[in-house]
Amino acid sequence: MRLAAPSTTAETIREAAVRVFGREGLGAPLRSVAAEAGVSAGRIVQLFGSKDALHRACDEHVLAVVRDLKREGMTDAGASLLTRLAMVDGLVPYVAYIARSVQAGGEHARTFVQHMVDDAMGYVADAVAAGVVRPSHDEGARVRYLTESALGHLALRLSLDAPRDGDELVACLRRHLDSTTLPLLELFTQGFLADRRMLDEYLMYVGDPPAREQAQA
Amino acid sequence: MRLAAPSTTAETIREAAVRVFGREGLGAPLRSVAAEAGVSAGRIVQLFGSKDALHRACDEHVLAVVRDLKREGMTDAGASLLTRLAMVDGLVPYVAYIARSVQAGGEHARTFVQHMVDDAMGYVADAVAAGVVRPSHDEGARVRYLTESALGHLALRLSLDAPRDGDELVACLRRHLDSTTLPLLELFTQGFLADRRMLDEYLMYVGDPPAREQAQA
DNA sequence: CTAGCCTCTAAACATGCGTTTAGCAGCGCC
DNA sequence: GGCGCTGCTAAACGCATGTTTAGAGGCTAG
Repeated sequence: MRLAAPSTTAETIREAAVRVFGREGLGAPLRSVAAEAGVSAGRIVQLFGSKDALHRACDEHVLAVVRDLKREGMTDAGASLLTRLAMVDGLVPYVAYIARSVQAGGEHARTFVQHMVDDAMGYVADAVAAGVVRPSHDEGARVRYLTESALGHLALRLSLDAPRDGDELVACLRRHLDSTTLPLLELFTQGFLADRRMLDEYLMYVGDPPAREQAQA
Repeated sequence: MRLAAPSTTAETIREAAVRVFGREGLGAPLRSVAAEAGVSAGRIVQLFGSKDALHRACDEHVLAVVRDLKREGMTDAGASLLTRLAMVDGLVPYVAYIARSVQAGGEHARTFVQHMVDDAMGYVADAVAAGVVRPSHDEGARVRYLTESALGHLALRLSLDAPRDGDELVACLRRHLDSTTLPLLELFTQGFLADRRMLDEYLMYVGDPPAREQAQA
């Protein structure tokens, strides 16, 4: 998996911005992006118009990259798109950028999250139909929960680990994947609670009695 | 559940800071905290020494509040401490503060997360011993995963919703609880994946064959 | 050769933020 | 009344950051 090398100054700047914003968050100074790109801050503003416009350009670019990767067939119900991207060293900056962009909040972030949720809805629906994933009482809520908690967790890890360069960023994401894979698979496979009592109580509470399969238990 | 009203200017400031930082994050200007407390920014620096020292004072205070609440017996394996606190309107600013403090990163945040993980280790160990929660292959990793993803999710929601005052903050947390309770209980009760194949493959991969109960399946 | 355009920079500017400084008001004591 | 202390403020200060400005260098066309 190799992405096209930047050929214009604007592309070089945009890639540098994805790296810097992914490592340090959207609060990183424009001067840091400029230093990473080997240009002046003034040049960035000349080409993009403002820091906010650069942020927007990065969002659009990263979404386009993700869309292209999806088109190449990175679909597999066992691991989220984010996790799959994070396994590829060259894509780690994109994953980090996504997490940092949503962490920053605002309209951009809400759009980004909605995109990720919509994507995941597709995968999960297919997986349920294929019998790989259990059906849910509320598929929309479940997918939003899974997507947001994964994004939020990753963003939190970035803040806690504060990678200073690309290598530290890759190491950070490696550690994150290593430490979460087993607990996640365990939870996905066998759950956490030993019985259904709390789920059933909650379903009664919201006026939605246990589905038919409960009758068999 | 009622917390003691502040009786000194320092306490007033500290409470105001918890509210403002919880709503807007640790990047909120000191002038905003000053306005919320009804004093000048200079007074805050006079009493606490610096913005960073105020942040530290808030951390210590919130941890102490949480410790007191734990002592009052808010223990129940089905809902994390954070969730229980979030159900009480008066404690919502504390929950938001915790999420925002960890979101900011740094040594404070790591300490905070470690406290929450240590707390959760206690509850979960008790719940496993009582047969309420299923045992895990790696309890430490599981508890860290559950704690961090809950914290990260909450922090993300705060960033996305950007509450402007206390009422909006309470509404934000209500929405968060309402939208996550069912998916969480569902996941905790029945998991996500329809079978154990992926978990077993992973356990083989890390050189830890499936435990004895797999033999029964 | 000159003018215009493009690429780009360094420095200046405007603004926001944490912190420092100067000084006021009130109180109690001698 | 004067002094010292406490509580407090408004304004000034120093710095970081996003943005603007002035101008240099290179290239091309007439």
